[in-house]
Amino acid sequence: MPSIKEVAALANVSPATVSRVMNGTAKVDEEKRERVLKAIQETGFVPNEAARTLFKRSAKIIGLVIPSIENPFFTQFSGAVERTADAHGYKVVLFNTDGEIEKEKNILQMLSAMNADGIILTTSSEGVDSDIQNCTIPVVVTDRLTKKNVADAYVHCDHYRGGRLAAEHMIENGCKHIVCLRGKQDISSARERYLGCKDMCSERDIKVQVIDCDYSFEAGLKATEEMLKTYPDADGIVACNDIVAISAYKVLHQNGIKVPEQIQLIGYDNIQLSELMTPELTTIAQPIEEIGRKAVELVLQQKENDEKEYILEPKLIIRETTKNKKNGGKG
Amino acid sequence: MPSIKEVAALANVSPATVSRVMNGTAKVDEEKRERVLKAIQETGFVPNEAARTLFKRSAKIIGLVIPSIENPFFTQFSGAVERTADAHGYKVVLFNTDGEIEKEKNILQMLSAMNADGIILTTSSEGVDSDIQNCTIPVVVTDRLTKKNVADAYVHCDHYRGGRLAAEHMIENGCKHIVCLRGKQDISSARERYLGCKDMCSERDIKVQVIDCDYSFEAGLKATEEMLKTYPDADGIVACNDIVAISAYKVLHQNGIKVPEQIQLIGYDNIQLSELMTPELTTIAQPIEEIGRKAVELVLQQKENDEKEYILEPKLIIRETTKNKKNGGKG
DNA sequence: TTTACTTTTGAAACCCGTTTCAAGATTGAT
DNA sequence: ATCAATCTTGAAACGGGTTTCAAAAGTAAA
Repeated sequence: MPSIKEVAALANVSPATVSRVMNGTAKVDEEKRERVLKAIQETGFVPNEAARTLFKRSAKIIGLVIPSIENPFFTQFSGAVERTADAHGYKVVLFNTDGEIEKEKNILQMLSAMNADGIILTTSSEGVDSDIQNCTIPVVVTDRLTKKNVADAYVHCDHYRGGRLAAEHMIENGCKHIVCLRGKQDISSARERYLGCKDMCSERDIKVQVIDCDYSFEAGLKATEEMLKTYPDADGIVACNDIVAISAYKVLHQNGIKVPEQIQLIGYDNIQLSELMTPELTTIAQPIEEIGRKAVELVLQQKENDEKEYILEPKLIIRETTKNKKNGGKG
Repeated sequence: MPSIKEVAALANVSPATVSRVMNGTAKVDEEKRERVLKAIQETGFVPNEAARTLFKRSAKIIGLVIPSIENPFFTQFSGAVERTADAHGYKVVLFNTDGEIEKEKNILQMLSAMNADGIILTTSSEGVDSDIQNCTIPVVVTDRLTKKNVADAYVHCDHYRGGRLAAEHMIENGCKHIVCLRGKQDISSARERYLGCKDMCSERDIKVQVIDCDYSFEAGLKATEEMLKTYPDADGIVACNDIVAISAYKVLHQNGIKVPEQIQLIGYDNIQLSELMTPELTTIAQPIEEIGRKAVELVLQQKENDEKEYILEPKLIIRETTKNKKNGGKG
């Protein structure tokens, strides 16, 4: 509530001097400096961010745009972004789009109006490409990709490779009839994962069937039920993410199908949940923490980098829903 | 990037008129109004929030302070807060304290500097009581309570009643030897839950033992292992929250103990995960959505309400980790 | 047509921290 | 002691919407 003027008056100096003491932007006579510090203490002065932002044209804010706060993957990602941003002295403002393009456009505009210093987008339908391009603040797109090169940088995990890794593990564990519960094909990550899985299977001459699904639990439930009817002789499920894999397990369990003995199951993302559940889920890990860190770093270095795309490696995490040496093929 | 001046110049009116058109704060000649609208369109003008905030002393922001973004309960809560705030035209800025008092103090100060319009605190160690009291913006404390009446309002679920409900269900399902995996006793919610459980058990002459724990997965794992050694004849576990219950299940499963046949298990919170897991977890539901909604509403109605405390009812959700009629006592 | 009143409009003040700029003070060298 | 160079300091401008206030314009009544 008290302003810099009151502090200045109390310390018997000018507002400029108070500003200099607070920011260390210039040397101030030691005696005056102490008077200022004392006045700040006494008044409980905290500089108004809006005024500072207005002048500096920087709110020390990074906008993080995710499709849903209730999806554990994005939540973990947010944690990583927040930690890194905090270490750099930036605040994170989180926005969900709920998958709505209109919301996404509004958010971009709002962040611009808020004098945000950068935007990390994990949710970009192609409809907002032009909005991204028009953004005057740095935009880093992670996880999901837009078609054209419209953002300032991209960070993502190699989903194609992840898909191959998943399929390969299933095949090496003896699966002969794999079903892919594949995600929405207009989302690049889902498209890539499926492609990797399909390619690997055809290279090894393994049959692969597809059930369409999206990244949600409910969709996973339905897709798995459909799968049991359509492909009753399946012996391996490659799910598009962990949430879907968990729902698949639930349906298999309800139907008395043993995992991994009768059907093996692999997820994607390595969300915390995948390790908490019983049995623990075999999955493909994305280096979430690293993606978050890299995204923040890229968004903060406004200088143009030649390398605009950072691709990180996925990793196979073998746990209990697939057969493997560790547990003697039992699961 | 363009300012109101440029728009005004293009439309051949004063900045004041542009402001009036944008905000509808006064009648403007229809012809001029259209010129302004056109100029806004052409320049892509978006008013600078910092300037507006500076003058209005309101950033249209609600600060939400939680102990951890990776705890699903708080994540779901954030979702509810965000939805309600959005409906009222407010943005939400999320901060984690990671349980650190110093961070919490900084955050309160920062929100004040940001010209936030209100604060929802889910994490208040008693060390910040004075900071809350000194806050000039409305503060609503939810879920966890401070000792004294320092905030402007409180919203929470009746944890004591929830504890009773949990114990009662266990007893009615035949448990004779209950172990409570109780949370940190300096957190009011954990204290109340335990108290409710203990009281109900002693009223029904049932033995209740205690293992100390905190709200995390790792702590739950350890506590359960300890429990199996210390109280091998336990037939019911009342966990302090769902995360701990899930970790308990994991340990029981690893030890070949059947749930609910040999040991029954109940959690607390009804996080999404509790329904996703197999078997589905019996738990006490907090009306998360309602707590979030109420908290936002309270924080926005700055006028003093007589009723400063809102206590919502918990609800027993019977699923598969306790014996019950629905599944013929099998689980 | 003049007087009285209402409506529309722009100039200027305002919000408040930061920075520039030039004046004033200090230090150092000669 | 004198001049130059360096440092410290406050006044004032700045950022960009919003609002006040008084002037200008328009309307209605007399």
